[in-house]
Formats: sequence, structure tokens, C-alpha cells
Amino acid sequence: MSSFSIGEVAKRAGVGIDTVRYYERSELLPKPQRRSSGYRQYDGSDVQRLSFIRRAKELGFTLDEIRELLTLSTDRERGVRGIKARAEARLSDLDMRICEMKRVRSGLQKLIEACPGHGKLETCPILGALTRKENA
Amino acid sequence: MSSFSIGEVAKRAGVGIDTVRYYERSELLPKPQRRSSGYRQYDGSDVQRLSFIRRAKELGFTLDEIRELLTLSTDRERGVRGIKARAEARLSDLDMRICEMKRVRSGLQKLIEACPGHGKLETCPILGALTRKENA
DNA sequence: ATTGACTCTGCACCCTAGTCCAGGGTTTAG
DNA sequence: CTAAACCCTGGACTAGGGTGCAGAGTCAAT
Repeated sequence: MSSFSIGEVAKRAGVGIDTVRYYERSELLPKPQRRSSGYRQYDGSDVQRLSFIRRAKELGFTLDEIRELLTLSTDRERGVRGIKARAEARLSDLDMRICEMKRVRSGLQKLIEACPGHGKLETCPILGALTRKENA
Repeated sequence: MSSFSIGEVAKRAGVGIDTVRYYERSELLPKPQRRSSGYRQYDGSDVQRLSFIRRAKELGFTLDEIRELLTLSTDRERGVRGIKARAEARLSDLDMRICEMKRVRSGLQKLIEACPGHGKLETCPILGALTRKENA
């Protein structure tokens, strides 16, 4: 039916041309047909796959993880279970990172609250916290 | 008084030897004295500075930001005010990132909740969300 | 004196996820 | 026919924060 050049498929999926070629090299996208001229030829399923990758990236999956998701998405046996498991792993990873960032945030907040914002350097608690000896 | 070799100063500050040399190249650490043999010679203040860097990194400052903090920490005029301002900028950056991660998290969570974890691939909402056409 | 641990330099390399370039060839509109 | 716009390849380059290596010199203990 309809076939697209690399520029078209890139535009439809909302990624760069170089990105499409990069994904091909990285085996995230199957090697496409070529015209006699050597031009790559794509179809709707490639647009879908590229969009899949883009959206998964927005959810914070790495390209490695996405490669796995793509494999699972064609695996009738382990498919749905596997995908849910990946998503859950991704969720708990996210939770850990959020938690860690909150911890850092509150430490920093306390220091800021304690800092008068003027006066001698010696009185700055932020500097103090960074300078103080280990486990003081 | 007491002087340390690069290996000692690295161990005391909890960083790698190569990292110490890298920080010297990057002008985060002043060029140390050398013995006649060419060996670098450090003292307590270097350990402190390295520890400062390590802790600031744990708070999520980049090496560039740390370079700034170190400059400010010796600037009598703009010192405390400047440092507080950097810390505040860092805090709001942190807030933004936490917020974004929470947004992603809740999107993922919804998909997981909707996923039965078994059955046909076509029924998997996670896959569905990734596959579905833009803004559907 | 010898062994083993340590240090020196300069350079290359790792990761991720692309981006950019040169120097060609191709397609399409006018 | 020609020019613009597109595409091809291989390779270099980016940022950030280091790590590793080779080949040579040095230090401390026995």
C-alpha cells in the first residue's frame, strides 16, 4: 500500500532522521526494504514501532528496556505477564529514585532554611555542611 | 605537618586516585606541591576539599556548579548570599524533576493497574498505550 | 639489593542517545 | 534540463564524569 521514505516515517513518528538510522543500527527497528536506488522504504508498522519507542522513552524506559518490551510484545507465551513485570520493575525503580530525590531535597531545604543569606562565610550552614568532616 | 600521597588523600576522601587527578585537570582541586620525585603532596585541606566535592555531588550538584560553589566559598563579598542562591536554584530544579517523575509514575501506575497480567497480548493496556496512535 | 606497592605521564576509552558532516547519488517539480 | 530537496555511507563528535593502560620511575620493607 503506502510506503514512506525515511524522512516521512521520521516526521510521522516525531523523531529525527538520524534517530531512525540510529535505531536501525541499534536493532530497535528492523532493517527496511530498499529501493533499487538504495533508499530505505518504510510502512505503517514502522511508524507505529517508532511511536512506540518514543512513548516508552517518555515513560522513562531506556532503549535497552524498550528492546525487551518490543521482544515481549511479540511473545505469545510470556507476553502480557512479561510486560507487566517490566512495567512494575520500572515503577519501583522510579519510586526509589523519587524517594532518593526527596531525601536530598529535604536535606537541602533544611540547610537553606538555616542560612541567613548574609554575614560571614563561617556562619553559612550550607558551606558548613559541605565542609564538615565525615559523620561529624 | 602531615602530608599525604595521592593514594592516601583519595582514600581519606573516599574517591578514586584517577578521580583526584581528573579533578586537578578540571581545576576543582589546586595543583599540589610535588616532591623532588614528582609525586604529588597533599594535606588536610585537600582532603576537606575533596570531601566537599563528594558531598556536593551527592546533593546532586554538577562539577560545574561545585566549581562555582568553591569560588563563592572564598568570596567574602558575595559569599553567603551567592551560596544560598545557588542552593535555592538547585532546590527548585530538584522540585521540577521530582514533579516530572511523579507524573510519569502515575501514568505508569494506571497502566499497571489496568493490566490483568495474563491473557492475549491484544488485551494488555500497557502495550496498548504504547502502540495506540498519537493523542488517541 | 630486591621485591612489591605505589606513582608519574599521556592518551584512549566507557556509557547514552543521539547529532552532524563530507562527499557523493536520486528524485521530483518546473 | 536543472535545481532543490532528499537520501546514502562511514565516521567523528557531543556531554559528564570519570576509568584503564602502557611504560617508566620511586618508595618502603626485608
